[in-house]
Amino acid sequence: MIDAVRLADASKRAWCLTQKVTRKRRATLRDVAQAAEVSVATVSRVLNAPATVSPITRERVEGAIDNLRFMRSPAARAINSGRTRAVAALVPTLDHAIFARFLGAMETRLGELGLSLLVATTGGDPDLEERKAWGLVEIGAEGLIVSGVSHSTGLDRLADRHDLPIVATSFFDPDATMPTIGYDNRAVARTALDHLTALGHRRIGVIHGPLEGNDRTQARLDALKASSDRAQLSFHAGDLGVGGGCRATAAALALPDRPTALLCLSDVIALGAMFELQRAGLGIPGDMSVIGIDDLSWSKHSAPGLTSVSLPVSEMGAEAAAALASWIETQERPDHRILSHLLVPRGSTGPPSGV
Amino acid sequence: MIDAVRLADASKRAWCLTQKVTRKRRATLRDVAQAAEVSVATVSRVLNAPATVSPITRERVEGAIDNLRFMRSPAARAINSGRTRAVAALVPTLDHAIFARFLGAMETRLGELGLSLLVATTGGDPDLEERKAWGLVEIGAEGLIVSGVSHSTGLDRLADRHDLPIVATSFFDPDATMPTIGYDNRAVARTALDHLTALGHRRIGVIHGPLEGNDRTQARLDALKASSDRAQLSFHAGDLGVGGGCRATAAALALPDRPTALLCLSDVIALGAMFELQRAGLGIPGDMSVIGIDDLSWSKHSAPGLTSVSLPVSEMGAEAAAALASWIETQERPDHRILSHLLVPRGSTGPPSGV
DNA sequence: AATCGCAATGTAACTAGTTACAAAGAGTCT
DNA sequence: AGACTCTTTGTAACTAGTTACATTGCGATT
Repeated sequence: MIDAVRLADASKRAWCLTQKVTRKRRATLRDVAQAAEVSVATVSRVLNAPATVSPITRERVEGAIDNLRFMRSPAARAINSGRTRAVAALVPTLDHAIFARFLGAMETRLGELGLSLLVATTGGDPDLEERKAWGLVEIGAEGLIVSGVSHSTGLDRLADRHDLPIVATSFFDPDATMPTIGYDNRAVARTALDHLTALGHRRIGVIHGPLEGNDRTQARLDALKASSDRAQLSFHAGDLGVGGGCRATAAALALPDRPTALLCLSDVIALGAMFELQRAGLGIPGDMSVIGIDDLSWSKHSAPGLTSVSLPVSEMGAEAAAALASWIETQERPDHRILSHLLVPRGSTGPPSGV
Repeated sequence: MIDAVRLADASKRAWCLTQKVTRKRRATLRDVAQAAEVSVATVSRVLNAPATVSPITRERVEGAIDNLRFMRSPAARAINSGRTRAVAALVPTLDHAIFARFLGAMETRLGELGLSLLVATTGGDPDLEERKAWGLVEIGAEGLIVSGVSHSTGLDRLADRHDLPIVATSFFDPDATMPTIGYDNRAVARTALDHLTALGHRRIGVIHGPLEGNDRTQARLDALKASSDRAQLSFHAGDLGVGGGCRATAAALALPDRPTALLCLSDVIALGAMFELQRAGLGIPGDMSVIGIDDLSWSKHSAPGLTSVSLPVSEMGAEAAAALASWIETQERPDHRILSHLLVPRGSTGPPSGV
């Protein structure tokens, strides 16, 4: 009854007479104030500083809030606070365990810091990345987290235009224009190679995925090529995913001078390699050693356990979240940060059979 | 020079004299209007309907926009349009390929519809889900997508309070309070069981993950238990992930009356089972058949290829995105929608050895 | 020449909150 | 009793855009 009167009262507002009223109107702070017979300031206080309002008034206001099913407009709050409390992450894909783990850790840390996470996938396309980045900023992202080194220049323009905090991850490069938080991909690849050469391998097949739009793979390959004096390396490219690993491994096995070990640039590829070796009837590590990179959650459970280089992906997600949050909060650009990787030797690597 | 004058002019605004000026001020639409010597309406038109502004004026305004590095405030736009153009998805974890694939498909479709995706993880905890849901709505999510059946009642309150569109996924249930878009988990489990019994298996080990907070697993187990007349079923629970699959499989193998087939409630668990069987020196499918559920991207590449029940996860993500978008747009609640699954027979299943 | 129509632009009122400041009232101290 | 403080509340001006409506001025009809 009372509500009906109030709503009728409210209809003197101009817009109520326009066609704009397609959906039934949501109660505003002014409606609540009217219903509770207090001023808007009092209602605002009930919401933001209940202690400063007398219990009797507070109760009346709370009653009105419930009656009218009032909810604050996020936009109106944001316009006053200047904060949207959301940041965005741009990743090539979610279909890779490594990015999913990264985002998961990031989201958790952001949640602790009172921020929410917008996620967009780019498919590794710098143009799409730029378009989505603009879109995310236009709906209110206060900062961005991107993956990899190579980005369109539009991203720098965006950062410049907005004074927008952007943190780059998955690699470490103190010379990059934006702060980088990640690991040294070249060192990661060398760690894997060192492990194999230390075991005595001299003919090593490097199994990797696509290069386009994937600078991590490129950096790893560069490092390996620079170390090619240490062993005879053959390179085998495959598609994304386990299937690519299978096919590239098949190519390596067909080599006249077959390698004694396979250095896979990711654990997913290594899984494909292991499947392919099993199909070929070759024992691991007896006939062929296999090493991966990533140390995914299943790697320790495979038969045999997959030797891998563990990457600090979760830590990277959490650190990137913290760095971005502090940048937004303090307006102080965070430093670059390098995270260390770790060789995890397991059953899939051993000395070459001839030794 | 000119800019300096304008900024000095602007300082007559009250807040410029307060301490609030910690960060250097961003140009507003009014600053641009002043710089270009036009009205705010004209600037707004240059941004929203450039064709209605004369080229000469437009150019002057665009110049001012560039000079002042002006960017529209997302909050101010949102307050007028009533739209934030963001929706949120709540998933138990990102560490499962199945959720990552789901979210990826959803994000892609949302992008096509001009919406962005907020992602939050709940760890399967209904309380955390509720807290995060409120948080997401408070920063402006226009709709929610949740996974699974069992949610805290707070979620219904939220939906009621805001008239907030919430779509539930990963299961289909026409009786649920919110629209569901998903597959019939009971039928999925029966499809897997049917395949094994049709091959002649009568002793089947069911390998599954944790039950708490996972209604999909529960529904599948219920269906299997209801069909226990068709075969002698033993149930083996393991932790999340490949490791859990390994341990549960080890338990199944230790049974005095060992099963001839393993029905794994996910492909990840099946991978653990395959590893464990390999460790035990048992051949697939010669000594033991293995079937999974999900049909992950690697399943066709394993050795042997993993028979699995393919779930329409990508389709589900895209459909959920479309349904939520249309709900927001039209204010019309979408219908429940069931998506069909499909048995994908591959090398890992065959008749039991005794037959 | 007067009127019409249209394009281009400006004024001011909206969107839904927050908050500085003012004011009123009650209780306490001198 | 008067001055003081403290709590509680209200008024109105902010936040940064959008937009309905009014106005101006020009060229084309009649």
